[in-house]
Amino acid sequence: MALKTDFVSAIAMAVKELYPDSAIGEAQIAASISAPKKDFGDISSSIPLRLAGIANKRPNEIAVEIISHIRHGHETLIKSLKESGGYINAIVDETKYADMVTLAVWEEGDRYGSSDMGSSAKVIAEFPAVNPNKPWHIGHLRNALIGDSISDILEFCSYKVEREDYIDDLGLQVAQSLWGYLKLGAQPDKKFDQWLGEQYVEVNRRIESDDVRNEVAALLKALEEGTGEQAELGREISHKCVEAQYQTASSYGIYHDVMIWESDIVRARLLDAAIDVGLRSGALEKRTEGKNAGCIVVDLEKIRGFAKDFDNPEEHEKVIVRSDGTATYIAKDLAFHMWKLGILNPGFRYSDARVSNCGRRIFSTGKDGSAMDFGHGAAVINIIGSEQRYAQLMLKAIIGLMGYEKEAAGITHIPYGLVSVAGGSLSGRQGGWIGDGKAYTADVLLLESCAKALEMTRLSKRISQSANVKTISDAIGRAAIKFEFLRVAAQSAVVFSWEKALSFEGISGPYCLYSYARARRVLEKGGYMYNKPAGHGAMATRGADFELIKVIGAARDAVEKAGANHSPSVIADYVTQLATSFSTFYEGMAVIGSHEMEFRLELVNAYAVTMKNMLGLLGIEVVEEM
RNA sequence: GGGCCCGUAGCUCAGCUUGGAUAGAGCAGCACCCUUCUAAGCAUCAUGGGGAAAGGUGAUGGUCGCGGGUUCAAAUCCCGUCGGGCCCGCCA
Repeated sequence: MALKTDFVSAIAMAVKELYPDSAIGEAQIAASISAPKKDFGDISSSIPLRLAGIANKRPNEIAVEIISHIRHGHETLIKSLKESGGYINAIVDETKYADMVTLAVWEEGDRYGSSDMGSSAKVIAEFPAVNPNKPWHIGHLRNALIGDSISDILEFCSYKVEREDYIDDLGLQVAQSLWGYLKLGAQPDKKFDQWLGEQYVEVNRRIESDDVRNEVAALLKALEEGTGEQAELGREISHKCVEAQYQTASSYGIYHDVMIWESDIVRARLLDAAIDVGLRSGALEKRTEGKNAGCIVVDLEKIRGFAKDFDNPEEHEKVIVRSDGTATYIAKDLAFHMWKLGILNPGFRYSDARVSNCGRRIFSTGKDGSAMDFGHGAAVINIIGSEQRYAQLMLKAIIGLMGYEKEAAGITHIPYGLVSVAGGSLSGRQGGWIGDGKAYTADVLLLESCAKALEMTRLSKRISQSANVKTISDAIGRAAIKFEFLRVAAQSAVVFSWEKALSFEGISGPYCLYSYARARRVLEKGGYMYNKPAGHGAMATRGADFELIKVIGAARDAVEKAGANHSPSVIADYVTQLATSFSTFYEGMAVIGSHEMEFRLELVNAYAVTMKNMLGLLGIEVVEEM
């Protein structure tokens, strides 16, 4: 909001004149700004403390100096300035600020809080890239929710975001599932991803046998060659599984723009092109003798300076292409990322993926279709588990080594911590996700959460008679899960518990929806007309209403911080403050029938708009009544 | 052998990027308030008793894992150390 900018530039001007040699600029001053405890004022800067060392003066003297300098003829939102403990504390003019905030929210509407920091640069976000042979479990869900929210946040920061999903339909996992499909003789009798996932667990019980292993290996080879009945069937199974997984995504309101299939990457010979660039640039080398004879490798010595992770006295090389000519995981990812960054253009063809996707069109690579404008991002964001940090660093280092340093610098790995359950891991292979009676899948979680929400919603006589009960309770159920998953910083490993995930109390998704719904009812009952705010700011007091104004005014700061740090939890934190300050206001100050009603309705509306926008960044849609 | 992440109230977690005033939320427990701009049910002329939560307030609760260092100032930066998780493969 303009408040912070105003304050910073006023201080900057004073500092520049008083201490021209201090090298303290707007950036440092902006970093020194904080919202102090109420007694001190509305906004503070600790910059005199920093200047004290440089100027060799007492901080409080410096603060007083700066303050008197600002006072001379500077017309701002600041009403008065005070020195305290070396800080510059400002009291904001509540009338002007109230007018400014309510007007800004009214004018910007559903863009309120947005930022132009992205300048329309294209960002490619990849998530959650689940193997197409099992249902999403709660760990995959965490990945997808983080990816979806980061995408929303970046879009709100004016980046052009392309949401991609990578489908590895050529992996060992798919080959094993295909074997199960052909040999176990079971028929799909439930949601396809669930069924296939259970089959996969069963296959893994039998994989000990050499016969089975050989048959699976043969299937894998057939898949990779890409021709023949088995390959066709493999892709068909994968597609059916993805279709089922996307039903899950859609039920959570998670969507993508395009899915890239591994088999299409192979068909387009992207891998050969990538290796070719690697060899020609000297980043990759073919070994003719020694331990890695016949392989294409990267010499770790060449990228040692890139990250300490590559310090390994036992291994001096990393194999990229095996001696039998097959590609390792890193090779595939390398090729994929060279496409993402626009280094390679294999001429993918895209067509409508025809899967459930929140009513949006999602495209898929394939044999047929037409050329489209996907890929070539200025930046790439990968939401991938923290255990893949090494591989992600390697990827980045190799692309840099090929001479694409600028492109490589655009790759960001968002390492999220794995989700475990009290009893153990969620391993797809061993079937940890199947759980004990209640599966730890995204589908079951949503079902449980919505059921609980429905139960609670029914307690309300008014809502329970509304035709929208199910719509409302489903929204509440989704909100509870999303808020719970996104409030925790991504990198923390979490232990899942049903009790926590289904918590509707305290600061939670349902709480935020509840507070929004209350605001909407006030507006309705108060007969708010949604007219342009007409300077009612003089009705603002310095009480709970002003505290709310300050929080609403800080929306953009929160969004920019969340965008810069790729961190949905920043938004969750902001939403918490927003809801809390509204509740305090709502409990403490009458709106309808008060002398300040015009202004307070404008404020309630500003709150509702801000809350809706911010919840939207967490992928949470609001409800109008509850 | 090397690297990364985590360690903050009894529990679950923010805060650390960019050092700054008494370290913040929620849950549980304690003491209260409210009954409306959002409800049930009891009695009623007004109103009263009563009291639900996805409501509010207050109090309680902290060696910020531990030990050093840098600094006017450290949860935050640096070094070391302990505990937990993960990674360093011709697996994906």
